[in-house]
Amino acid sequence: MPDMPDSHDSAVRRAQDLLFFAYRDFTNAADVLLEELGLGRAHHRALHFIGRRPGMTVTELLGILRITKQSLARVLGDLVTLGHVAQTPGGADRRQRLLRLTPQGAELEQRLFDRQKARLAPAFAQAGPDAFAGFEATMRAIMDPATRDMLDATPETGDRHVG
Amino acid sequence: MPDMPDSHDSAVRRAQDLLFFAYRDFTNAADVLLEELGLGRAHHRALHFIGRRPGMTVTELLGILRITKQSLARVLGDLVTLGHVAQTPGGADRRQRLLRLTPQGAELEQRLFDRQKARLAPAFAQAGPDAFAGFEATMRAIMDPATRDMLDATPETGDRHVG
DNA sequence: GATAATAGGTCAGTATTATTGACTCATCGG
DNA sequence: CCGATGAGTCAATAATACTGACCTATTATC
Repeated sequence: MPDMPDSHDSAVRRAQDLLFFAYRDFTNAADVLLEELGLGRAHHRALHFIGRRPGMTVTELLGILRITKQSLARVLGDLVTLGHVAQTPGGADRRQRLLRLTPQGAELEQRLFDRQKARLAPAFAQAGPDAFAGFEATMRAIMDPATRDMLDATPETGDRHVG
Repeated sequence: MPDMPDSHDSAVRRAQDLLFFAYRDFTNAADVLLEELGLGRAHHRALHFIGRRPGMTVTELLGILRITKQSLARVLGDLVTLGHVAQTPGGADRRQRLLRLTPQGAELEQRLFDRQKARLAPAFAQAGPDAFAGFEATMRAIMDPATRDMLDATPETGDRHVG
């Protein structure tokens, strides 16, 4: 009886609300700073993932953001023009343009990160480590298996790209 | 030393990833159906919250979605024209247009809900009840306090708006 | 009862983020 | 050599959002 509400429906509906509001308020945390700089959330997402996986290719970034080449072109062009992102030819495959943050881009990303950290860190401290573990397990279970695999295959260098 | 990376930074960065990917794949679940119907995610969000809080006012919906009147006008106009949403004058305040789903709108919302349920319910079952509790506690802690209060003040009638 | 404030709607113009489709160029791999 | 891939680009369009101004109906206040 797939169309009949069962005892799990209310948990799923509650989760829909949680996902919407937490994501809304989370993304909002960096908006003020972005607006001051004349950048949008798309720029922030690109900065975040390039900082998280320095040396990634354009194709990888397209796959993460799930947008088209044309959409990324504008955002990436802005960031390169502003001196936040540098592109270097790939060593093994010289067609590739490996993406990384410039020192200036890393500093900007850090400032944006601090805004979201100011929201997330107290939340995790308040909820406690067990809650965070449950949060992580649940969020991972929500993802596509392919997304999960990609995350697991990613080395965690993002918190050291400044040094 | 607010600009110095500490031991919590990696957890915050991991959480940024979790929020982005889980939200991306979660919202994606309903996209195929929405495209068939010629509707967008904005329409889905409106349907969801109207179904969740039948009788809500336009101002309340604007506050939840955090968009402007003009942005909502298009979406709400579409839904009313298509017969998915009905507006009735408020009893106490006749300036208000109380929003509710028509039977047809409830049926559409249910179909969209089923897509997301197909993704969320197995995820919660796999993660387990303790993980879900941690997920809920953490997501609530991420929100603005005002958002949390609003959620707590909302009667949970959304899973019964069909009957 | 006049008046201010609110709920909602609407018009005109613009910005951001995204799309599709076609095309070029350089490079890689068999 | 030649097909496939990585990346960039041009042109046109769509979805979602914005600002600012203005209007009506109704409620609340002085």
